[in-house]
Parts: sequence; C-alpha cells; structure tokens
Amino acid sequence: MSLASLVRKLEQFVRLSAADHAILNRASSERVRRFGPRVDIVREGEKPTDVHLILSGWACRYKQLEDGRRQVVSFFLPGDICDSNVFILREMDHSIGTITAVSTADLSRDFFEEVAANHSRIATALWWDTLVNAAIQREWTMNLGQRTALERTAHLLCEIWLRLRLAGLTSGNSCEFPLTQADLADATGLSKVHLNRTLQELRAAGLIVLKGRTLAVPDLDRLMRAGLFNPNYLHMDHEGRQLDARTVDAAAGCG
Amino acid sequence: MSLASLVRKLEQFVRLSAADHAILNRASSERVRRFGPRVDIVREGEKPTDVHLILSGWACRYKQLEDGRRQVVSFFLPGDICDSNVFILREMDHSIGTITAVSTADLSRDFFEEVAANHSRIATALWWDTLVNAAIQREWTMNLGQRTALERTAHLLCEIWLRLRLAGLTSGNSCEFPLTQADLADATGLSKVHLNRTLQELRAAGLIVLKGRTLAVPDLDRLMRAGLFNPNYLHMDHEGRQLDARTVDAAAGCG
DNA sequence: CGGTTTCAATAACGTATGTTACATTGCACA
DNA sequence: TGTGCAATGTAACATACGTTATTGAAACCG
Repeated sequence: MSLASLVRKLEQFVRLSAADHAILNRASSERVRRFGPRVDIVREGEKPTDVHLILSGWACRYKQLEDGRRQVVSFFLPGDICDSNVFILREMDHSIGTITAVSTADLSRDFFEEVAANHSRIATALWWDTLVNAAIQREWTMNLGQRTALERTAHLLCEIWLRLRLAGLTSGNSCEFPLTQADLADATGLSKVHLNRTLQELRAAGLIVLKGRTLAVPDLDRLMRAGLFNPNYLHMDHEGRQLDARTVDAAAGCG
Repeated sequence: MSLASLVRKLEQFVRLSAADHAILNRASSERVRRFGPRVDIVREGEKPTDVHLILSGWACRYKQLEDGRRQVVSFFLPGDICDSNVFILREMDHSIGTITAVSTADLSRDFFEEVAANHSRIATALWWDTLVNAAIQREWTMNLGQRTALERTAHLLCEIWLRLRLAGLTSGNSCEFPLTQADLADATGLSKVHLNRTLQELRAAGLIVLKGRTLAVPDLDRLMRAGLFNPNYLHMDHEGRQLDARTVDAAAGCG
C-alpha cells in the first residue's frame, strides 16, 4: 500500500517539484479504502463520484452481456489510475472488480482541479498516462481482432510483464501473478479450455513458467516474438530518451 | 467542410460562450488540409505534431502486423478529434488513413494551452469527448472478444448509425455509408468472406438495407437487439438529462 | 481434519469462421 | 460506350477454437 508506483511512473515522464510530491502524498493518504479479493469496486450503471488510484493489489475493468458472457477490458496494477475525470460522466459503462485484495485512494474532483490550476507537470503526466491507457486499449482491440490464441496470450503476458517491471514489481525474471486461467480467458476472449491448451503450448516452448501464483519469463525477447509484441504503444520512452530493456530495469529499480 | 458537427457535439454537453465559439472558429479555419480518399494522414512511428480535427469525410485509425494483418481500431466521422494532446507522445503507435476525401484542421499545442487556461467549458467538453472515445474503444474490445459475427457486425453498424445521427449526418432512416466490406472486415476482425455472409444474413432478416454507398436501418431497435447493443457507453445523455431516441433526433437536427 | 469449493488439466466431439478460388456486378474514365 | 479495375457475391473445403464432461490436486474452512 504505497504511492511509490504512481510516483515512479509519473517521474519517468516529468520531473516533479516538492509541491507536486506534496499534493500527491496528501491525495493518496486521504480517503484510502481496502477491498477483499474478487469484489466489485464500481458497478456498471452507477454514478461515478471519485477517481480510484490503485495503491496495492490487482484489479480489472470488465463488461458483461446479459447472457453472462464477460470481457475483461483492462487490468489495473499498483500505481494505475482508473479514469482521470470520470466524474464528468453520468453513469459508468463498465464495472471494476478486484482480483486480489486491493487498497485504493479516492481522488476527488477538487484534486483534479487543483492539479489543473497549479501543478502543470502532474497534469501533463496524467495526460500522458491517459494517452498510454488509450493506446493499450487499442492494442487489445488489435490483439482480439487479429492475433491467434497463442500470439494473443503471449502478447498479453508481455504487456503485463513490462507494466509490472516498470512498477517495480518483478524480480529477476519472475513475478507474482494472481490471475487465474478464467481471468486470462476473459481477457483474451478465449474459452477456458482453449486458454489452458495455449498456456501448455507456451510452457512446452519454454516461453513461460507459470505455476502457483508465480510467473517466470526466461527469455522476454522470445516471448515478445511469439506474441508479435512491439512495445511502442506503451510509450515508455519519451523526451528523446529511448529506453531499452536496461534503462527500463534501472527506472523500475530506483525508488 | 464545416465546424458544425464538432460544435453540435460539444454543445450537447456544455453551453459555449461567444468567446468559446470564436476560438473554435479560429482554430478550425487556420491550417486546413485536404486529403484524397484512401491515403494516410499520419503513419505509425512518426512524431505527432498536431491534433487533427475532422471537418468533413470519414477516416480510420488502424494498426498493422508485419505479415499484413490489419485491424481498424476506430472510425473518425466529421466533428471527431483524433487525440487531444497526442503531441505529448514521442511517436505514433498507429496510423490514420482516410476512407473518403477528408478535410482536417490541425490543432496546435497552443490551442490546447489556450483552452486549458481560458476556456474551461471547452476543456470539460474535450475531456468528455476523450472519455467517450475511451469507452468506445472498450466496447470494441468487448465486441471482438465476446460477440458472434452477426452480433458484432450489427453492433458496429448501430454505433456508427448513432454517431452519424448525432453529427446530423443521417436523414430519416438512411445515411451515406462509404465503408467497403473490406473496411468492415478489418474493423470487426472477420474475414471478408465471412463479413459478406454476415451482411447477407442481416439483409435477409430485414435489419439493414445496404447498397451502393447507402445504408438504411428500417428498425433501429431490432438492429440494436440483434447486436446486443446498449448505448450507455456513448454517454449521449448527461447533466441529468436522459436522451431517448426522440431527443437525440432533436439534438441532431438543431444547428 | 474431513468436507467442500476452486482451479487446473485432459479428452471427445461440434461448429463458427477462415481460406482459396472464381464469377459477377458496377462504376470510373478513355 | 466500351474497357478495366475495384468491390461484391458464392461455393467447396479446412481448421482453430468452443462446448460439455470428467478427473485430480490444491486451497479453504468450519
């Protein structure tokens, strides 16, 4: 339960002043809430009031059809902000549910107004975050529309891996991985059975080691090739600084 | 080639002052460009400089894999803004191509700064537009991941229909429709052959009349049911005002 | 601890959608 | 007023993925 992942992410993009740090600290320590695993934080149809910042744990955004078909449309990792300025909208068009136990800080409309008025660097960084999230959603569209089951699954694992690494949540080539096969199936648009087959295939090819709640990626480049993964859409590079794997690791390690 | 569709869209959400109208007018009359049909406006990998406002014509955002597989990830209709503040990013993660002849106005960084500083109502309306576009992208993810070919195609047609209607580009139950079956196939993630089969099925069910470059929707409610279409994600209602079909028509008609 | 639930694995079988190939229509333009 | 190319339509066949069902192994828990 900490602000570290968010600050690290934003500072990757802009340098923040002492005043910037102060307001982020204040915002993320007021109105903290804790949730158990597998519960809804927000339900489709509700009036959005606050923006949720994930301090710890994993969550997901999902939509459901009346007959029960369910699609996970994004994952939230520590440091992720659910939707800057959602409170503009009259009602939610999707639900947000936890995967693990989660703690959040509710960011108020006032916080965003204060940021817009007096913290332009945070405002810029939040725009960058918004644009990256939009790019991720587009990439998911691509993933579901064009990639085969194997490519699709490999691609999703690459994305999660890189986002975790940036948040400082990987160690060496492994990480905690609380998603069940049902979660992965709902995110990739595959049936549970076929997702299982696909994981077996990835394992047999030595591309992943997934057991218990731990994922290891022995050779990220190979997994990326299997998933036709091009990291450009994550926009982890900026201001003319091109990040390779080493610098991303360094960024993830600092703080 | 006009600003009308954008103004109508934004005024659906906020009331704009004379000064607001003035800056929109200025922004959309400077730096106008025209493109032929089937050309790229922006290519993946390029440095984004300006934000494109579509004044007239249809365009799309697409991504491509090395082996040629192509996914259309969104359509742009008149009044659409490609990506508020994209110039924050170092390089584009997708391309934008025209469908028909298109005219655009390039919106500069200065425009957005001016809006943020002195036109808070436009700023709010642009945030709303950004949130709606994000919601549309999520719905496409749902569409590709969970819906069958028939549902998926019907859903896409409903979305385009409602967006066109809001932009004032439908008349009665028909509209111009320049998308080819190849475009629709790339957007729905179906093969051209299967998309064709699916259109035949929609025609046979009397759900659409699609011939030449014209689409008619004899019974929108039935098409919506066929596509399991719930319009909530378009957030066409707001500020406590719940829009039904009639009020949307009225909004589309005014101006 | 023993019972219950969740998650993962595997098999047999079914089908929605993809692929290849070719015919037809329609429209731009010479 | 043909002629050519893009767009649409159709058929035969192939396959990636879905469905249903069953089992075993962990995790949970009263």
